[in-house]
Amino acid sequence: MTSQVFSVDAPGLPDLPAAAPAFSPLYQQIKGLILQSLQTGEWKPGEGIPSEMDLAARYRVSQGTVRKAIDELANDNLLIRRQGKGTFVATHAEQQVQYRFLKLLPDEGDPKSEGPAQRKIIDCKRLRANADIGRALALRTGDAVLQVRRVLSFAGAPTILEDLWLPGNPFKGLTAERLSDYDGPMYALFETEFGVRMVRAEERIKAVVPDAAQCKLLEIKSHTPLLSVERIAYTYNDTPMELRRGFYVTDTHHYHNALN
Amino acid sequence: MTSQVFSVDAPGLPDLPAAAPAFSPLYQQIKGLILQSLQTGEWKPGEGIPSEMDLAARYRVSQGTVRKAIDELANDNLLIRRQGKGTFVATHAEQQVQYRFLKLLPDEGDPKSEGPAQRKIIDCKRLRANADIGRALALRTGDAVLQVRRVLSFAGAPTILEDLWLPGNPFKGLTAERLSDYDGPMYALFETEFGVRMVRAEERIKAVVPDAAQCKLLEIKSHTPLLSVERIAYTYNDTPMELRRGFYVTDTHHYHNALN
DNA sequence: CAGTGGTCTAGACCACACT
DNA sequence: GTGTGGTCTAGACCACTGC
Repeated sequence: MTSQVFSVDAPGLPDLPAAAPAFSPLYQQIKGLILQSLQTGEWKPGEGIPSEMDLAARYRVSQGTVRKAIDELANDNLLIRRQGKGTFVATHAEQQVQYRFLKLLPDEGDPKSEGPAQRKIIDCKRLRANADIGRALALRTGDAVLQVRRVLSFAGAPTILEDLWLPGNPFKGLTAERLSDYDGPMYALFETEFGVRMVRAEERIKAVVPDAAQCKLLEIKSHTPLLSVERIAYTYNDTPMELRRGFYVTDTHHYHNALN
Repeated sequence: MTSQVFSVDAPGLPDLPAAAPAFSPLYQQIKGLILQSLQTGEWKPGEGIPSEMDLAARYRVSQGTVRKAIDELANDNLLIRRQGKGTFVATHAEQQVQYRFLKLLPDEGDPKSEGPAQRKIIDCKRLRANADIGRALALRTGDAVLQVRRVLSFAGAPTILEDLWLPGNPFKGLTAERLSDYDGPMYALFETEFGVRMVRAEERIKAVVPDAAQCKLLEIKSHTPLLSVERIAYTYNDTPMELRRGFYVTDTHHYHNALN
């Protein structure tokens, strides 16, 4: 099979001096096309995508090329392969990878034995983005944003205080009630209710002293230091969709990170 | 090619009821063999390993199978592929990935513009492992360990205080002078001088209040909270080889983490 | 059983580095 | 040019799932 989705080097044009070669392997182009179908919602979270054979026929490449594209997407947690069943669009709702982005673990004991956190929405309101929040979410200052504050408790002990900001437009209709009623990861709700899938995130961690309001909500003394975890979460295309500032009490828990 | 390195299912034995199938693909077996050659030092850090063709001949499998094994090892940062040149054993001494395990970055500006940290060895002595340290390093309580304390400064400001413990045996002959004189990542010194290559690590992060000694060494007020970063670093075979407790000042720096 | 992903092979050609 | 890793193909067979 010699056909290609895009021609790699523009034929007919003489080689320009400044032009970078920009060689892109076929499987990368296929990866891009699959990514597009994910973005546009042709295949929705949890659904299966066509078989490798079907995709190979669709893009007119060999199965091996499709396979390599899917391999990379599965590695990025955008797709999940299930032998004998097919390839599926990844979801935040799956048992195995629930709370993929939450790295706080109990110092001892199995995280599962601790059970799910109790969640309490403290506040949920609409407001206008200030400069900081606008920058983080790639909005203009003054654009509508949704602000949520909540507390997570483990075994009755308040452990995480989170403030989060969402762009107002994609999350029209999100209310405190909606958040409270939903049983499962917040990012799973975002997927099913608003079609926003968080794909990756970056966190900046510092040690800070709590203010009075934080002390009260977390039921700690003012000299107890907190882990400040500032997260920006992105959808497809590196579009920021959430700014989250978490404050973690780390006397019986720790932030876990694996380095490779 | 139908030959295999190991037979997958023991022939001649009737299928036992409790036996798990334990099917292992060929390329995984090849991966194991390459790993063995890395452990035994047949190929040393920085050196090139045989070409894919040579390895295919050696293990009597196809090049594609060797390729898949190497792909995974390269993904784990154990090998580095260089097109046109060959495949090399990864090192901590390379420009691109220096300080692979140090996730502290300046809040603003390019980390490179900050330049390398100034390092100062505070202390370096031999002692016997207590229970905690013995457990972390898989030693017996009372075994010889080396303890090092040092401070790293950025732009003259002390920012990181580290205590680290190493098993005495593999690191015989390591002295404060040796550490001070060496110009480069500590893990690079461990490779070249002691043949110990750190392959992965795990970190537990908490927010803590500093004690008096820490305040003095880091030149901070006693109410400044610190990020406590406890790391266990592993060589091949998941053998723990270093326990490190870092205390980071996070007023102008932050711990950065990417979530996928 | 058919259909899916997973493994393995063999061969062709491309991109890159060195000499 | 030669040798390396990188891409692409085509076909065979294996392992797993569900009908």
